[in-house]
Amino acid sequence: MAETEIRPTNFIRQIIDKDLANGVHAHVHTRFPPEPNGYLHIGHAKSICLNFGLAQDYQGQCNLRFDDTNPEKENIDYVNSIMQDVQWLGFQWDGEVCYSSKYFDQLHDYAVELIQKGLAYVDFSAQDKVREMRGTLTTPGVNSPYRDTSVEENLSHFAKMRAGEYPEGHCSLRAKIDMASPFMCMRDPVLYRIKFAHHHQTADKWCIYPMYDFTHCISDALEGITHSLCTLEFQDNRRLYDWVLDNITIEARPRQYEFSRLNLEYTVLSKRKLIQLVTEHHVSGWDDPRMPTIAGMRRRGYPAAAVREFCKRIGVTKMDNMVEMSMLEACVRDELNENANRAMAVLDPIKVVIENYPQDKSETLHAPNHPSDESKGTRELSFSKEVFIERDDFREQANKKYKRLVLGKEVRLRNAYVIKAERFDTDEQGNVTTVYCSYDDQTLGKDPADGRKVKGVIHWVDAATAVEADIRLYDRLFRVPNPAGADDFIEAINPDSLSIVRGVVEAGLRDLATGEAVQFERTGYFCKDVDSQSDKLIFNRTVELRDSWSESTPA
RNA sequence: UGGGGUAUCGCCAAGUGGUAAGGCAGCGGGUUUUGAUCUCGCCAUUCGUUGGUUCGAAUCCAGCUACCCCAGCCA
Repeated sequence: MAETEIRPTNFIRQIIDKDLANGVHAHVHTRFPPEPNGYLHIGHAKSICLNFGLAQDYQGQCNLRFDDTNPEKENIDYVNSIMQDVQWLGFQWDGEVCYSSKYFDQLHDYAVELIQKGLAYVDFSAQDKVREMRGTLTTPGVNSPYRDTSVEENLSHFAKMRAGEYPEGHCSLRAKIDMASPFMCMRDPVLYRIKFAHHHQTADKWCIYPMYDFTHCISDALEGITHSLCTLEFQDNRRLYDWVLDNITIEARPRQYEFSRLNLEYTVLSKRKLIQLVTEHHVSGWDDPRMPTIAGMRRRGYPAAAVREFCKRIGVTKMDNMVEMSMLEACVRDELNENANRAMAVLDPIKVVIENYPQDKSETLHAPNHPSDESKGTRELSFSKEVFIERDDFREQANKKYKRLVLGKEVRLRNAYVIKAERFDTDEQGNVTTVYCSYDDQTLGKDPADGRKVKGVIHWVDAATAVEADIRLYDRLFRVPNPAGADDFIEAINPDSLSIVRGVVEAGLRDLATGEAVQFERTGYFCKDVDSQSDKLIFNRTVELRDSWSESTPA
């Protein structure tokens, strides 16, 4: 697909253009800073495309930095999956992978600097007491009794914190700012807390860990980040971001700008909820094709280019938003329509017996792999007396809006002959099992010679060479547009989000590579699942084809 | 009157004082051996609301209203 050519315009690019024009910066340096405590999802894709996209367009740099200041929630598996997902999306960070934990020594020294300046103190108040003294949204807080401890004593206490002489929760290092500030995050925020936790990068070297607000701004400055982009909920935190940099000895002055996070209909994008879906087994794992994770979308068959295009189309603003799933699906279809080869598969088969076709005959037909791209070549299709067609594609009677096989009428078998339904068998329940047809042997690759019109075309699979396959059909994971807003989002899970049908596919599909996209004509785009075996094919339906036909359309 | 933000078509989103881009969805027509694709056309006299400034306002000013975020030793 031609990814949208027009260069995006948004408020962040305008800020950068201005900074470059005014000489505030000579180049652009961004960063994508995930905490390795979960898998990346489509919301992260927005941030990734923004940060790496900016670096690309302005010929600048973009770092990948793990914001790993809370070892209790993080692990190395998440680190690895995040690197893999960023690369799958088509981006490569500049230089080595960065970790906030790499700056722990410097961070510690800056904390000491603040203490020495009388701008930080060790507070031994109990946690609930700290909360109490912070005040509320409408009432100011009160100063901690430890707020005026001498610099020397604070230095000593902090050294003991670091040395492991205090148990977890016994005390914390706090910035001395303003307990009456209208910004809650400025009421003497905690800078360091005690955690006797093993860290995936620094092992057991530390028992005190810096908080996000103290770490992020310094990490940005240390890496020479020029524009530090984050989501809206950090707007208040910007005051603290600037306060820290204003009060320590550091040259660089990165600036933080906030944009709105992505919300997608019929799914959830909070890490806590996604983790719950996985741990409670509502889905098969982080890469379940119904998940909005990068890994899930990849397994589902969404091309990386489609995800990138989606991020481009939704734009970047400060407005709260809820994007429709149709926007994402349109990007996926655009990409797949252009690049996926075509094939035929029958999801709910009934048999067609062509009575006037010679009993032992079998022929090899040729079909284009793509309707409008000849360079994709052709494939062979076997054809014989018995073929499978879709149950929905035959009716005993129907109005003229129905363009498929009807008893006594003709229809074209895609890439093959025109057939006419003569009679049919049913089982005890009345379900059609076999349709007996006749075929016009003069209609291969051409219209009937007598000029009669055959408007319908249906897909089929030769019964003699058909290969059975499990086909996984996915629907939205939740029944409501905004499950995150429900009282209990688990209750809103769609019980029918996955259905597996036993279908038949044309023989050539046995050799399809895992993950390679294919369009099953008239039914949708699919890809072979990683669980697929050579003797047990499994396909995932990536997305359905657009379908403007509706049953209720008057005849 | 805690503070910080945001309000432009069903959903995204341009627009930055000169008279409302685009995409998705939807609706009609054409082409078509995929009810797909492709293609053509339609889809905001109006920008949360009320006033004001101006020759001229979505854009400037004032007042309302609605929604989101902040009281983790999470990020």
